Amino acid sequence: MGVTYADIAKRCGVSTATVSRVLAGSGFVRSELAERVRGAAIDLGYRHNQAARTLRRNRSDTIGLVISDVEQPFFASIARAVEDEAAAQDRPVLLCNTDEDLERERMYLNLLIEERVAGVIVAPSTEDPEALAPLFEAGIPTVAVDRRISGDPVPAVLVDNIAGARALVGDLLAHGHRRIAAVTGTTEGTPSRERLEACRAIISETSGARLYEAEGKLRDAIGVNHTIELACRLATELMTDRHEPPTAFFCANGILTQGVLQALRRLGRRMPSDVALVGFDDLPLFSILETTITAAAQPTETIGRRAAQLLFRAIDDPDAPPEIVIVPPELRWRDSCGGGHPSS
Amino acid sequence: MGVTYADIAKRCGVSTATVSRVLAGSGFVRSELAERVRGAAIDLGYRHNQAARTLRRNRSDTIGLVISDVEQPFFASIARAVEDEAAAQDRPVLLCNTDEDLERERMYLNLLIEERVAGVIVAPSTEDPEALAPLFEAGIPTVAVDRRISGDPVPAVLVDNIAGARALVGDLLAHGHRRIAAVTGTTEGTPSRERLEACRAIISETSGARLYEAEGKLRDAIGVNHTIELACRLATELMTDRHEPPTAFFCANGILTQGVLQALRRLGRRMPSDVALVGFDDLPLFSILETTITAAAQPTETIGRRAAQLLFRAIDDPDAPPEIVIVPPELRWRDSCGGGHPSS
DNA sequence: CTGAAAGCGCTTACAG
DNA sequence: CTGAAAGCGCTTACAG
Repeated sequence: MGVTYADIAKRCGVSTATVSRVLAGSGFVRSELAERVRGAAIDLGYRHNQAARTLRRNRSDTIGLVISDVEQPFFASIARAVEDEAAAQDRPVLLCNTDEDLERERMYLNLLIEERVAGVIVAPSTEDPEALAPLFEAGIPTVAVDRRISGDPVPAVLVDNIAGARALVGDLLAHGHRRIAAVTGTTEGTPSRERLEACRAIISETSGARLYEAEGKLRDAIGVNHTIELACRLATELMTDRHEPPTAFFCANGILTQGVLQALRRLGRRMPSDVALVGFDDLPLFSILETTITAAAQPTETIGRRAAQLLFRAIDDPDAPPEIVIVPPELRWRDSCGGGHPSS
Repeated sequence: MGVTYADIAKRCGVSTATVSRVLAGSGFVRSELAERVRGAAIDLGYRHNQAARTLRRNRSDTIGLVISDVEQPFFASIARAVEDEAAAQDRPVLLCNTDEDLERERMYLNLLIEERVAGVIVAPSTEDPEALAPLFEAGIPTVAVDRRISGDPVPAVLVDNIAGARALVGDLLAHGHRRIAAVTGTTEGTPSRERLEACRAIISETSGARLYEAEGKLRDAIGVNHTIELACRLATELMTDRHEPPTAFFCANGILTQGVLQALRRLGRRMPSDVALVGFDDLPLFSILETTITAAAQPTETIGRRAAQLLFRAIDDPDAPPEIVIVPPELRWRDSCGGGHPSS
């Protein structure tokens, strides 16, 4: 406690510069001397003072992770993967939940700048690059996950929303469904927007097919449980308010899927005979339900790891052109879409 | 970018000491002067340099959150609650996943000490206080969550494991079950240990009742998916290897419950007619399954918030005696235990 | 209430 | 390869 480079330097009869070169690994030191310094550091129980280092270098080793809500399994899994990659480099991770609230996001970006973080991985609340301007101005390397930013000013890692939605909804159409309901989150963010647009596209290509859209707005639900309730309400309205209710649901993410399942259960509708259902994200219980759920699973571990790797690269080489990584979703054909699928 | 107290001081014709007193809020400054300083800080776009502050104070505002795995919904929810409380105090949160690996925990504790964190919330991998010794030696206020530490040297927040297990297993016994299987995680940690002990106790009080124990050891499963698989395997063995298989399952946590459900589904056993099931933790889908799951839900938001509050108190008053908070689980009686419950 | 000044523990040009 | 020394941007006794 309280051991500094000065103590080690004195003990070894060298300068603090030499101690720094050995312990911070920057410069060339005679290996015999280096060994002596390392030994003294251990003997004295030396611990780095990251604050001193950060002050001096004007940059810390820490990275910031800015996501909507770690309580969502999708983001929890990404957080885990990011943290694993960071730990391998001895980098601390600051966890920031925004609830997609721009004010809260702004607060956290400011905090991260004040911490002089080495870089930030962010699931931006908006595609407007203006929201991330403070980060850019502070020269902090940034990588987007799950969403992209207009003009692609920074690297991004996200799933192929178009391909996933087309495959899922295409399957519903192939099963003969012509009245399809899309339950999405706010379409201000990339995922729901792209997934919904893909729905519209493929449905407009199919004569006689209609799309019912139900968007869960941000204001209406904060937190996983409230979002489930919201989706349940939306699905109930879709099923009961109309003369010709949808015969199939497309759910833009796993939270929404749970809400729709809740609604179907309460209404006593069976899958796939009464209603078919497909959605983004897979959960362990989806394959344990009586009717298993067809899902486009997102490779969250890959997404998190790749994002971290892209960030570390950007930290090392700030001028590298931003790479946009689109990873394919993994389609898991199960029973809720109607079955009969070859790889079912 | 690059604005310091010196710039503000010059602009206002005061000393940097005064600027610090205004902007860091420590001392008394004439309010007219204070206004001028605050105005200048805004005009110049001043941003704090936390590293400088931490170096000088030898303590940062950051808190460390050390948990097993944020991918587990239980810990994700706690992380969210902790982060909410921390954000309200402008405190950054460092996320550390240990996988209950003592080596990894040690690495993270060292990292947190090097960061001079203001305090740590930890779900300790072992009840042995020795593992947290570095934290104590560094004088870092610590609060335990989900687990307690032998001798209760620090505040702790955890659910009433005994009451929850007794209520759940008591219900199985009341439904006439006499061969009950307990599927637990490693009993080196508090939760599975206490829950299993409670099972043993209540079953030993019941004549003719037998307990089958299946412990999922740490080594055998890292990560949520592997733990589910492990529990599935354990449950399958319990159901198939014995002449007299269990007629009911007690699952020590929600991850294990999913594995057991998986096994029952594959074996074609129905609940509650073939097998009954109860467990700790509740998941949204548990009330959507064909047979809904009776569960002892843990009030994770309360646990996380209380832990943060206890930590902030310990930071303000390091000599306060450690408070142990035991929160009751919320029992949700559903169909998997056999039904017929009044509050079902 | 305010200021002058020391100092927290590192890193890093600059010399040698 | 190694050292002397300045300096990163704050905070905080100490005076006044």
